Amino acid sequence: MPELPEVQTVIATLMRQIKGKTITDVHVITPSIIQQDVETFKHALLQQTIIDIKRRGKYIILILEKGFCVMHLRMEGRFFIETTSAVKKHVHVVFEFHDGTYLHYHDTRKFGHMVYLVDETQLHDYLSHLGIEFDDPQFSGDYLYELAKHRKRSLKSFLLAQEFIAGIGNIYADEICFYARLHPDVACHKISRSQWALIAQGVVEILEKAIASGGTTIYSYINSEGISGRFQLSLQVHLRQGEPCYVCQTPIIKTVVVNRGTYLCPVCQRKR
DNA sequence: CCTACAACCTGTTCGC
DNA sequence: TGCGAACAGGTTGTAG
Repeated sequence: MPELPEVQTVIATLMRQIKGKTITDVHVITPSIIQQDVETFKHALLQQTIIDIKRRGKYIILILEKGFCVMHLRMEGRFFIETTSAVKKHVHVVFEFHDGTYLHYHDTRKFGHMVYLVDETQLHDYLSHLGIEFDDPQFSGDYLYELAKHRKRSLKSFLLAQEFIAGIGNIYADEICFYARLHPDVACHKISRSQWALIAQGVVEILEKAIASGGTTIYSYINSEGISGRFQLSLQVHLRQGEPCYVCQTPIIKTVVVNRGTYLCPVCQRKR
């Protein structure tokens, strides 16, 4: 479901809903969601207060008095605030708080994960596979150029790989390729330094705008307050198959790149 | 180092 | 209407 802007939106909502609350019970309905011994997980969270909530890539990090609860929504994970522990279909984990409210984790496909990590060291190791954040001071066209200049993989596969830039998924990868007027299939080593500058600019502009818009809502995804994002109104190519390109009026086409549905303008993003 | 592809799951949409 | 295939905003592991 969510890419970086959607995760950021979920976190903003969770901050209002559960920050400062103390976990008084944890119900695990589906053990496979928990990446460690379920009793260890439950015991570690009990009586802990949620101090803060942060993001790294597409991961949500609940900062507790002692340790961290790290969660990943994958394709369809969502949170709902409820006033009961009674679960509906597809709810796999329930957090009970001291004030009688409950946070339900809902995930149709059960792809999401949660884990408790004891300290900074464990947290760092757990997230060590992730690349740079788009708002890191080091993030730049030159930084990406150096990472990519010898790679033969496609631009889209580079953008989707969390080890280079953390947080980009299928929607924003398409939008970034269009922003830079590059075909998603173009090999990284054929992209010039100035083109990487444009890509970097696109990453920042698009993710910033998407966050400000509350993310992109398609396939009826809603955040835990039931509020929809608005960035789908700003999409240039994704999901616009057959509709005219906003730049040259050529119909947007849908194809497959790195096994993912991919939208592009065949004129603005010519293969060269 | 890269690509292709299966796997993890369930629900919805598409094509015949 | 019915049924199977394809597909869905993600990640990981395997094989070649």
